[in-house]
Amino acid sequence: MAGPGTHEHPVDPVRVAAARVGQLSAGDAEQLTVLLGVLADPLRTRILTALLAADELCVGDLALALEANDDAVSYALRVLRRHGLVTRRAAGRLGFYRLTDGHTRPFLVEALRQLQDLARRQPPQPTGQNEPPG
Amino acid sequence: MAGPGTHEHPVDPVRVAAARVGQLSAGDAEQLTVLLGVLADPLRTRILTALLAADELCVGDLALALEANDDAVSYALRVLRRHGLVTRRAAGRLGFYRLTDGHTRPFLVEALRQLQDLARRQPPQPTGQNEPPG
DNA sequence: CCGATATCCGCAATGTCGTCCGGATAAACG
DNA sequence: CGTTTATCCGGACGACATTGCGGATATCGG
Repeated sequence: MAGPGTHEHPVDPVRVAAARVGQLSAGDAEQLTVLLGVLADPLRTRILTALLAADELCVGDLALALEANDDAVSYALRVLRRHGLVTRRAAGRLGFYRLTDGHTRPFLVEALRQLQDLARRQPPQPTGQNEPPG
Repeated sequence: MAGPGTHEHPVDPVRVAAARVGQLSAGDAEQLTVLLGVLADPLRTRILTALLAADELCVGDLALALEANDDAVSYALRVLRRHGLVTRRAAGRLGFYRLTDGHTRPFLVEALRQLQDLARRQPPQPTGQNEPPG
């Protein structure tokens, strides 16, 4: 409580300064959220975990394992591939996909583990707020 | 390879089975991607990292530190709060927000670190594909 | 009590994203 | 060589989230 009786623009200049320096740059935030956006889709995450378990799968088998539409899987894979998360290996008329090797893969493994874990312990809060009555 | 000359529904039944068991359940995938969807927004992630650095901030100071619209920040906070990522503390006409304590917080710290790190080393691949010629 | 202010909320407009559907391409089989 | 099959591509359609604005609410200062 070091402020005067009223509050003008910055209520707490110290913390505002701290927020400024500890914050993501706009560019990093953009890049990061693009990636998160790619992961923010049930079919895509299920594809990734399926590939994590099976190493490599073609579109049809993927659709079979996930009980999803071939087209939807194909589209999802296209998005994942565009962002470098999966790699395609052509074998005749079949397209085999696997997680991209390199820095992406160990990260994905770790992140999916953590997120998977979090999703499990996160209670279903459809529209719940905190601080209901006040 | 152990398959016959042609391929019917499952090209590789073994891997399909592996994918089935290693895969996220539909419910978990849903829950997980909802959370990822919340994180997949530049303003929201910047808010989270700002709160991570400053501990607690009111809407106006947050908007100030992030150079964003008050309304946008307010809306973003509403979304974050609805999903239990931040907590509100009312102080007069001001609303102070902080990262939710508990299991969410250490996860967020870790995930944001990792993702932040990944975003840095992930090269900008706007429309790049792999396997260009053959 | 009255004016100023911080925040929240409802509503409408906008843009983006995923899915469905038809067809195109290319390869395997007989 | 023709047929069947696996996958990809493009356009249309619908759902959804985000934003901006005007107003409502409640608090602070005098």
